Amino acid sequence: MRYLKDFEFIEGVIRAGSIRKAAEDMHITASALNRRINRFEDEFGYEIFERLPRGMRLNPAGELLLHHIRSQRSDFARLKSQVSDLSGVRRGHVSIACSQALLPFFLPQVIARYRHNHPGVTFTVNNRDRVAAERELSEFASDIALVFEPRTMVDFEIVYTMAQPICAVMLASHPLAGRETIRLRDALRYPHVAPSEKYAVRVLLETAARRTTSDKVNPVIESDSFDFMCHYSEWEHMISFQFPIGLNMARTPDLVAIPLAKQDVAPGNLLLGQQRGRTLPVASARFMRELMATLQE
Amino acid sequence: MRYLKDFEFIEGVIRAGSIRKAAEDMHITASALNRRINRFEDEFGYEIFERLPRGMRLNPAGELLLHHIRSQRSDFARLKSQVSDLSGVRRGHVSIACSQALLPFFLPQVIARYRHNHPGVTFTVNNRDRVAAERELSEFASDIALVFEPRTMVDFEIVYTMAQPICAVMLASHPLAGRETIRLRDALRYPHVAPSEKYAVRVLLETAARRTTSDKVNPVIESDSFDFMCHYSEWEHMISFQFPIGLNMARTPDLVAIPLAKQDVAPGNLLLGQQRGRTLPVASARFMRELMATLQE
DNA sequence: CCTAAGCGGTGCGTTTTTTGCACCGGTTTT
DNA sequence: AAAACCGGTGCAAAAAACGCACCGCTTAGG
Repeated sequence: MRYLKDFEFIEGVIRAGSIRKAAEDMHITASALNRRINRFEDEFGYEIFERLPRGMRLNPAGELLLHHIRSQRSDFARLKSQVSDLSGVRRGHVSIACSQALLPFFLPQVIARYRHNHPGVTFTVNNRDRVAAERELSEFASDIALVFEPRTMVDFEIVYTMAQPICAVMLASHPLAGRETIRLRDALRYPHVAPSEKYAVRVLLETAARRTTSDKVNPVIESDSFDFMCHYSEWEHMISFQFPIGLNMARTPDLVAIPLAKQDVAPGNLLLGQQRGRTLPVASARFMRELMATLQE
Repeated sequence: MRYLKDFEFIEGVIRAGSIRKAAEDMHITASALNRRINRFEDEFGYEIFERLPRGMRLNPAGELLLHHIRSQRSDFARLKSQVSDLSGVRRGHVSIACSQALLPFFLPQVIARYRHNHPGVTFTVNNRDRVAAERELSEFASDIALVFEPRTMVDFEIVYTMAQPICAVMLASHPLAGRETIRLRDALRYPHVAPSEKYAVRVLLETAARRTTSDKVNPVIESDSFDFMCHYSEWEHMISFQFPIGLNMARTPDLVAIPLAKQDVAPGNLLLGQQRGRTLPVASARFMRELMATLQE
């Protein structure tokens, strides 16, 4: 698209940090690129770059422009997908940023079912923590976010929300394994593994521990992989914690998952969201509806 | 803006209906314009015009593109206003499509107060019926609509709504002038004026008349100007109908406005709205908040 | 029936715009 | 003090856009 060239060059300069580097990246002369940037600023009416001795950096006006560029580009992609949709192609691409818990069982199942009905649709699924997911939405790098307890930001539009109680996962031979629910103080007195403070599970546990018991969350092993932690419970008597949606007990017959007592630990909120005010591409919008339906049952 | 040239040419062709006419309008040769259009379609990947023997018309893909062009243009205007805002200029433009009733008193007062605090902001105020107002929003020709009982369309996002009872307006010496409220059947037995079916007042009156009385709305004078109708009531004993927000009884001391009985006539809904999913320019967004606040009191 | 008018599209020479090259003045690094 | 980058500029070459004349086609109107 010829008319988006200026935007591409601007983004190139942003990425490279200087005109000369960007020019090299994009196989063009520095002088030509320089003139394009200057001409754009001229027509735009405002400077968008600070000229530093070591290169170029966006000024606030440039930040706003960058956001416009990204929004415009994503809108254009949506337009194209709509157009190709009406010529009967039924293609499209969906990009999702999600929490770890969704990766092993939930999303594969939903996506597989969706693709069975819409074989032309492709997917990008990225594991992102709640802060990164929100940033990706606002940069139009992802269409959909499905994360636990994101920091509530203005640009995050919550489409659907669902509470998930934290479960304690352990070997079936563990002393606590027989109970219906487990009190937090009991769980914490046994050796346990936990994720770092970056993850909602840990934050909820810490908050609950401060409120209800004198025990502390004191993990034997700290990891950023829930997959690792749950599987570790298969090898040593060790309690790990995870949301039910991330668990598929049928595949790990030696383990049991028992919810923590409601009065101790608040459930985690799984939030399905998108960039506020954005109109999603057809494929993404349809998949989002599918997601909601699946979550509801 | 150089990079919007293609869009301008495309819109020119849409307006003119043929390349040759558009070329004349835009002071360019038909051949050059033709090549631009063809090149754009080439790069876009889809034809956007039907080639008819008598000229060019948009095909469905073109309709989608046109919507994108308008949205993109309005988004760019918002970007500029944001940028100029952060260089401290506090300028902007607000365009409003509204019902007649808002024109004489309500909007002048609100806009004047707003401009007193924000002298750099300019306004466009257009009188549009409820169908036209919604079309203007979806074409990004207006930022804000303030209309009675618009046909509910998907693209109309209701921001605030307020019920207004229809009032009967008459000379203070009219036989019905003393009452607290007026029954519809009483009003209709006296000579009255009414707007055409295009207007919400008439539709509400007709609906109510069919439901509650055997009398019919049978106006001596039918007009599309509420201003004319109310003022006509000053010269002959004649009942006219209007929403309270369009009335300023202090300026017409000979007239009285008396609400019609609630059990007879449903109140009209005054709706404040914008294009669904659109992020308004700063000035328009602020003015919209101001409007809501004023309506609330 | 034919003609004239209007339509979109195309080949070609000309004009305008963009690019590449060489080079300037400035700041930072070594 | 020299070397390495940086953004910016004058000028000629290359590329893109344009205007003109003309084609084939359909329709409106006598």
